[in-house]
Amino acid sequence: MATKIVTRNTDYAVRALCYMAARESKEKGGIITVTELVKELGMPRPFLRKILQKLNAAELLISKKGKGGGFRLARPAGKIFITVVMEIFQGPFKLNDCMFKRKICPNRKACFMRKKLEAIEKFAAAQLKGVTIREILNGR
Amino acid sequence: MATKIVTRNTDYAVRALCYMAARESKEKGGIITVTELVKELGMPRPFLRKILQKLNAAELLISKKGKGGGFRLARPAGKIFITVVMEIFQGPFKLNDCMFKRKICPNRKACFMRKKLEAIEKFAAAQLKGVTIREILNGR
DNA sequence: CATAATGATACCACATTAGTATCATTTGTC
DNA sequence: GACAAATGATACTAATGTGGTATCATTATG
Repeated sequence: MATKIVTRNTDYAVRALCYMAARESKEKGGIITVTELVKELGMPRPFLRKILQKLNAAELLISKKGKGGGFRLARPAGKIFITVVMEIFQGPFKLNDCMFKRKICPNRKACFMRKKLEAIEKFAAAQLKGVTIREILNGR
Repeated sequence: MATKIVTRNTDYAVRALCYMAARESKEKGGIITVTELVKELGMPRPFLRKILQKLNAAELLISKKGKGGGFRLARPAGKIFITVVMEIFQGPFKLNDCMFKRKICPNRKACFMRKKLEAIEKFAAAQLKGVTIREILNGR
């Protein structure tokens, strides 16, 4: 199977955020309900709810309970970084370093494989670092 | 959880190959049994057997059945590429591209996120491309 | 023929991810 | 205040992938 850099959680979250950012630019300060998001984005409702609740807990969204309630962005799209979203759903970004980590390692020197993986991890982090919802919406 | 670039299968396989390559340079053409590998590398025996069988099927090892049998490298360590080993156990190397792959994508343009993931994938492939068992053994 | 090795294959266990269900709480409207 | 419409919290279930076992068949050597 393909190596996963983003999970479905993150994927859905980013899409929802993009949708909300796009709608907000048309209709200022509008609150958006789960119902609308589900209709527009076609995701399973209870799953999306859980995701939005997490985004709310992480203060990327602001929620309003009760009739007429819903969610809105807690800050401008240009200040919502996907690295933050990824961290919420996936924890800190890391590539696995398990290879040769055990003491059975056939050579005692610093492992070559490990160096390669570290380089990849560094590059990946750099690529993702500055990316925001705004940029994704604009295609940069 | 950490993003996995190499699975345990691959990890074990690479270690076994390294061990075999190291022993071969001392004692030319020696056949090595699962028993020896298990003793030296401390891996679960039936699991390692399955792994070696796959390496054999992929023609990285040559097996000899029957009493006095075992495995030996099918080619010099410098010609065994970890990309090949990875492919055997993990399939073709790919980062997930599921994000926005569906038609619900909020912007129709080529997706920015996707571009980033592709860049990471390219870099990773380049890093791993030339690496052989020999290099790992030597620490390069 | 016994023994020691691999070949083939089916099965099991555990963790993670994806998704569901339910009930509690809040808020607006009549 | 009652009702309806929204989220909060949380526990549960399902699907998948990875790691690992078990078993029997086959082959080669002495």
